[in-house]
Amino acid sequence: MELPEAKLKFIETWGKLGSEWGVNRTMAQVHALLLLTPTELTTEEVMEQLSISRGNANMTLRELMGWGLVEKRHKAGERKEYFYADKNTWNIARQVAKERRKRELEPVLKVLDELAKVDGDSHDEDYKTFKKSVTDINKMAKNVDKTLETMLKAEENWFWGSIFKMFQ
Amino acid sequence: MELPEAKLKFIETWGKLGSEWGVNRTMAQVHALLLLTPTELTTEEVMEQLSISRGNANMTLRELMGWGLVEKRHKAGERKEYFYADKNTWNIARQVAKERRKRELEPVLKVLDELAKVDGDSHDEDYKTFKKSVTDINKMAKNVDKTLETMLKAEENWFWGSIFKMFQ
DNA sequence: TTAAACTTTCAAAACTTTTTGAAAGTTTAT
DNA sequence: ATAAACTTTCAAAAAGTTTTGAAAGTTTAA
Repeated sequence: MELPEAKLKFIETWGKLGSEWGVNRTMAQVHALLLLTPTELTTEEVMEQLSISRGNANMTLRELMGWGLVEKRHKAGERKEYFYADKNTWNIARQVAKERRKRELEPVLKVLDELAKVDGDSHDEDYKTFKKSVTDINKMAKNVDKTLETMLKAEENWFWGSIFKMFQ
Repeated sequence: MELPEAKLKFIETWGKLGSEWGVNRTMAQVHALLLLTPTELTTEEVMEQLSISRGNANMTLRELMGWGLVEKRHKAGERKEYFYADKNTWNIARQVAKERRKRELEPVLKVLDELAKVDGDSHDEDYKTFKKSVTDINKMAKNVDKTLETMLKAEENWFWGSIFKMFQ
């Protein structure tokens, strides 16, 4: 396989994976494109290379910045805005974990805490099953949350620090 | 909050979380409903309780069985089919991890292996960036894969065995 | 057999999400 | 102030996904 074909394949694969995990396909593709780009790209270049509209490119790049995966860069004497993606895999994974934790895990934990408080007749099978499911899921979600928290501020921690090096 | 309202909230929350992670909302809701049900439900009951069509209920229950989250049960002397969900949180998490690994991670790993083989001019910045991104992501994906594999056949393993008990 | 009880299928409809592109907005240089 | 270069917005259109429900299929009991 030659480089240009391989690049397309990478972009396509990344987009597909994203969409299977609840990430907008185009967003994943723009991210992939930037991961393959040594320096920066302009909105115009992203539009061209992926054949997407100006509005879509603008919106997607903004969202990628919101996820902390892409940064805007300015060049001296130029009006155009350039976009650059961090290429450190571990940083990317951390950033995604951090955002999804904040956006999705935290709100679910709040609801589960509410639901775990619901009281009822301890002889009622329905109530017993509700209680068990909610309590167990809550416990597991809390553990995932704690683990992520630890991982995210891990550089300080000898144990996770070494686990990271293993993964990278 | 009273039990009936709490059940609805649980089903709704589970559905929303599912859809944010690439799981069909209805599928997540049917699963949630079964998690709150002490014994089994028929297709008819699922249809009623979630106000969904027969086709949808049938298709969703079949998919949940495909994911290994729900099983069909027969009752002596009855024609109807009953559906039952395992309520052990750890089993659920393992089952989901197992299926997503097989369905999504494995195919991506195959592509990444292909792409990691692509050869090019080692002075070309484009090629260097491609190589770095693909190699790094491949390495991390392989590590995730190996970790999942170990976790999934973990009962045998003292280390993961004790980690599991911590999480549960 | 037959028919009742139940399950499965799938084309069309409904709904949701994403994308477009033209118009409006902003910034900068002159 | 003006205009050129660029970015942002958003209503409408397109694309993608899910759901419906009636018809076809299957199984079982008599």
